[in-house]
Amino acid sequence: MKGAHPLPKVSETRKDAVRNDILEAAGRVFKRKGYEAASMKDIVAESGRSFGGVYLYYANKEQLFLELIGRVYREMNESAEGGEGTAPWEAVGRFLRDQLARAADADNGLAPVLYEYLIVGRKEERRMKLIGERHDAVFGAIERLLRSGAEAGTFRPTIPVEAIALTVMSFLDGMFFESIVSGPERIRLDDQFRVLSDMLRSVLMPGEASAVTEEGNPE
Amino acid sequence: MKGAHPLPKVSETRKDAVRNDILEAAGRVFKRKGYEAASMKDIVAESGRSFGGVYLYYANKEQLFLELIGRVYREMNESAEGGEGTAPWEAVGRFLRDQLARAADADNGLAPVLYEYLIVGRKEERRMKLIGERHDAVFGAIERLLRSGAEAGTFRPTIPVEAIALTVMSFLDGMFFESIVSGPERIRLDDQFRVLSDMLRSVLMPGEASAVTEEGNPE
Amino acid sequence: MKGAHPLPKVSETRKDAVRNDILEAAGRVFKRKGYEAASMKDIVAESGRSFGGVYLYYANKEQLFLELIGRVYREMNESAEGGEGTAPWEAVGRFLRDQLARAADADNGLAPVLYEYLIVGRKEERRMKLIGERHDAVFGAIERLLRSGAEAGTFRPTIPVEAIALTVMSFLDGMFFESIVSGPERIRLDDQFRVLSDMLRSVLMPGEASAVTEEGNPE
Amino acid sequence: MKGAHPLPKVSETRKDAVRNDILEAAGRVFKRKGYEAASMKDIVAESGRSFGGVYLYYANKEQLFLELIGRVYREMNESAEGGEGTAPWEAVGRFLRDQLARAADADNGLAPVLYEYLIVGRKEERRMKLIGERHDAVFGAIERLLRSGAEAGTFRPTIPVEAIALTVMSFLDGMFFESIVSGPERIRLDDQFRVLSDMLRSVLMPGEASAVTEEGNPE
DNA sequence: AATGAATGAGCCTTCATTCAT
DNA sequence: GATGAATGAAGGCTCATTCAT
Repeated sequence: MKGAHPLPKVSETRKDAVRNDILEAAGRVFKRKGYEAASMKDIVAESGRSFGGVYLYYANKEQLFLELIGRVYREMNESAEGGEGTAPWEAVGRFLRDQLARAADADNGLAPVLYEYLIVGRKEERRMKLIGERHDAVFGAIERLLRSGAEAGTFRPTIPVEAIALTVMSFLDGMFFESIVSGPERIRLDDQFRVLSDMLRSVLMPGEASAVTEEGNPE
Repeated sequence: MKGAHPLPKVSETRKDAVRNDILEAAGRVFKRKGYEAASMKDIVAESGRSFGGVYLYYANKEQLFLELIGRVYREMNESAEGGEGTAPWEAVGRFLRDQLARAADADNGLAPVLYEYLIVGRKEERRMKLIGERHDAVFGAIERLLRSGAEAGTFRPTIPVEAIALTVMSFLDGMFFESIVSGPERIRLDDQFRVLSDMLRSVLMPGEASAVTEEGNPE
Repeated sequence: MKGAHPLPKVSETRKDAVRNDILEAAGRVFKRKGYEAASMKDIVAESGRSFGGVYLYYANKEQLFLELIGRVYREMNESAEGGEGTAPWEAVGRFLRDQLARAADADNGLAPVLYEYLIVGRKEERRMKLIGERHDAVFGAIERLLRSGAEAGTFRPTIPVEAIALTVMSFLDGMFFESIVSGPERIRLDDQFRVLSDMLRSVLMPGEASAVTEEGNPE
Repeated sequence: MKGAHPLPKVSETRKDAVRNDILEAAGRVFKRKGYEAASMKDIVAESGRSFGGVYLYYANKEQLFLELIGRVYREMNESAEGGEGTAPWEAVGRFLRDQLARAADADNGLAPVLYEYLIVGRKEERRMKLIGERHDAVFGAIERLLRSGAEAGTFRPTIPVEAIALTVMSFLDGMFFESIVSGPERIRLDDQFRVLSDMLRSVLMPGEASAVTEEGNPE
């Protein structure tokens, strides 16, 4: 008996590892096929396990997806938090650049799957909760970014910060969407990014030299 | 056309009427249930016809949807063409207001269905064509709007018009998407519209009085 | 167009025939394997049709069974109604003999399946309705039989007719049950039938010559 | 028995205790959910042990149930033996009253589970053995009761005692069955009990005063 | 032209039992 | 003795599309 330990820490770790294994396999399948088209059979095969083995850890396809998507939110939040010590406009620039990079790589991420999940499930009461959470998470991240700049006096928006945040959010969603369906090249993500930067500057810091492009924009 | 046969005009007309009947029935079902969730059985029932009857006119669910969505593009183009004699900025305002109205009413239109179709089918080679067409149609409409203003000298963009057009397109897609999944109220469509107007002014007509809001914005 | 007929009678008939075909196939499977053990796959195979073909007519296994069992009730009722013009005691005798015959042949009927369905589903709210219906149907049939004899003055029960009816019902259920699990020979159905007859006579027609066995009993 | 090993008595006892623990847990689950619906997972959880732990003591769900049901038979036999010194008719009354009480409380006992097990498994060769045992146990108990009364001269049945015993057994099974599926109130167990008593008296002690109801019936 | 019954591959999920640790 | 993660066959059901009538 290894009985000394009341909770076998080792097993816990292993369990987590397996959970993670399955999750990653599911992630690969979702990315490859999309949410609707991914079948549990695919996920089971990709994970190299059995049906029972997968269902032992996740109740169904949706739970698998939900857990997977939770990570994306967390990362997005972290991306927005990052710039604690940074100058506000630079923090915004960094955040946008980060989103740009994600959008450019949308095909390899879960974003398309999330968009699919949300759009397809728009009539299902049950998915509403996730939808709300996503909205709050993304919106909150952007708003915090703008508000801290406003409080620092760097941003002097003539329009309420909330409205600007919502607008940025819409734009980002649109950029992702376009990138997903039309491909990043066709929609010239870089150009769009520059336009957005300029526009944002004009409402956040009205009157400042337009040369900002040289200062705060990427590349 | 097999036009050699002297098909009676009446029959042609009747055929078109039937096609239209079915199409409208399909439209109602798609709006009500979404693309994936709509079954041919639903459409057959809504049309008051039989399976055979529907398949006689449309090869499958997808064709039905494609024909339906063709109309939306045509309307969207018309919306952009409209302002022939109008002042450029007002034409832009009108176009945006039009999109705003559509977004606010997204639930009752085919837009959600289109977004769903595009997102879900992003992996299917076959849907690429439609995707490209949609992109060109929407982008073209916006670009024409902006370019005519630039050619008239009213707009003096410091950024290439194409980039601005793409950005506007992204924003509109995002606004639609958000409206669909989160609901028009939650995302304060009106506020977003105002922010977009301001932003757009600042890149299209840099240096002009910010009071434009009073002139060119809706409400 | 055969358009003259608003309702194609022929098709209706054919549909009924198919429904019946499937029902009979299901009946054979249920009898052979029991309710739980019968799979839709079995029924589909036995019916010589496809899954879709069967589901076109019946929503699921339960509906199939319920429709099947409806017939049994109807027959049971008819069995009880039969003796309109007959003398009360003879009507009772006929009814009992009928039940005896059914019990003896239980293995080849649906009764075991019904018992299984009721017992297994005793916790399921949904099956309660059927259970109630069955109870009322069987009880009603027996009670009517006894009551008409009482009203005719032939039966002079010292115990309320309802109580006797319930007792008879219990006995019949028990006889069926025993016949199903132990086999008709082992439980000597004939002997039991005679005992029941005697007992019933003594409470329905107290004081009459015990020789009734010769008059009213079967064989 | 591998009895050669000097297994410490304590361990043997502990083993029995564990077996009993598991058995009782299984009993609770069976009563709560029924035989088919009870899963090994439920039993494992209820017992507070592991799958392996349970399978170590019982080979499968069926063994668990079989051991459990063995007790019921033993108790039933004891119920019938009880009345050694009692007057025959009173012993019968006691037995019947006992069964009535059990039937009234059927929901809380294993009887429904047994009925389910027998009915569902009627096609399985393997369950036949148990079925036979049960039959013999119950039948034997009743027959002994009646025969001892007959040998004492108290009962003067005009019908063979075996037939009466089988009939009583059928009735009891039916009463249980009805109680299980329809509920004890709906079938007025008390009334049925009285009817059965009267009937039984008339065949066991023909010619005696019908006032027996006052003497030998419960309540 | 029109009907609508029929097809059948494919989907998700459950659960008794085993066996490496 | 104990554990509990893992197995995988089997079950019920759906739905786009076809084709005999």
